[in-house]
Amino acid sequence: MDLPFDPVEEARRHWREHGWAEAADGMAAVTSVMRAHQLMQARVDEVLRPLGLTFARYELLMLLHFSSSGALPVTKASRRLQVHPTSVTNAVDRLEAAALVVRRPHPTDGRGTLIAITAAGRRLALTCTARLNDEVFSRPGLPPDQVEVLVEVVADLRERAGDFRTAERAG
Amino acid sequence: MDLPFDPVEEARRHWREHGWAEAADGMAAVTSVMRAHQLMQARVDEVLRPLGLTFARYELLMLLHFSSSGALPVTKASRRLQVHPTSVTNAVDRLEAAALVVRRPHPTDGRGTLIAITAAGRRLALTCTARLNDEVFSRPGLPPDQVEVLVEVVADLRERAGDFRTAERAG
DNA sequence: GACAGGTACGTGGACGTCCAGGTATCTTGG
DNA sequence: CCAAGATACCTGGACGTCCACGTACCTGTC
Repeated sequence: MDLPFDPVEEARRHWREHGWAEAADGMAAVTSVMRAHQLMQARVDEVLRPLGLTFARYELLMLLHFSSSGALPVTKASRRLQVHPTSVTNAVDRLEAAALVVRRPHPTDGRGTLIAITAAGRRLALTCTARLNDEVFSRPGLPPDQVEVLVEVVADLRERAGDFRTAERAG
Repeated sequence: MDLPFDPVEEARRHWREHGWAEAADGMAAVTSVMRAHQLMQARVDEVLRPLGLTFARYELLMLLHFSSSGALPVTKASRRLQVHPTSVTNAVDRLEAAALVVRRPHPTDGRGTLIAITAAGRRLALTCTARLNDEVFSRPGLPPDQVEVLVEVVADLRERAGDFRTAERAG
């Protein structure tokens, strides 16, 4: 399964040799992130599959669990999870079919729909969290200082991409 | 669109407050990588869409372009791109429909299929590379030293996950 | 107070990813 | 030489993501 060399480094070398040196590192960064995502997704889904969830649905469930009332409009969940609203609709469809959430009309906005977590949803979310903490999050595949480096550099990337505004240093 | 706070940090704080401190950083790392992937994918696909490609198909095209004979079996491409063989089959179906690659029987292995890049495939691959280099890879969204940090930490992660073996330091 | 523009969701479709299962072919052991 | 197992590839299906589009409903302006 594994290769005798690093395919990302191989591609970066190709880039440099073809006169694209100024883009080689960025290409390597993009390709690296793609593969890192794939690795993380596979580990998480392996844990969640026997529990009948996916990471996308788990994240939505946890967002609702942590919200003060246990219910959020689709748009708000979409912004918090930073995915397209239709992805939330998709996740809600499946979670609702499994009785882990219910849709309710928004009390004051006739256009809106509230997604509310059920007791079964909270139970499953906590079970999944325990398994994920144990089998993935507590052993992410890097030493602790490297994990922190990764989180910080990606935070920088996300902030520069406009994901969020830092409270301090308002300008 | 953007939030007044970093959702990853918010989640990490929740984890710590709920007694999951030892898993909080790993959770933050996984979530960060998921979002970084999404950002990269969106930037790349935005460039490639008008050219009629996706990143997955572009990567396959470049792999073939860089191969010595311009042709590879599906399994070999799958291993090099580190995706499931059926993902390659899917990409080849679409590339072949666009006349960017052709399928040929393997000359010595009756089970195998060779994917061969066409002249049109090479032309489009180079056009896409020029655009990607210009609009994404040369401006990945981080200062150069941070880009290198990101590539290195992910390389460490990938190697620990068994993606490849380093030639030096054989043990 | 009516109408224009914006907002909230949903539907249908395209695409990539993986898994499960099936067929053809190669390889290896008796 | 033949049977058993491995390998290469494809098909069909599940899932998540996004886009394009449509339909309600809210808001602000004249």
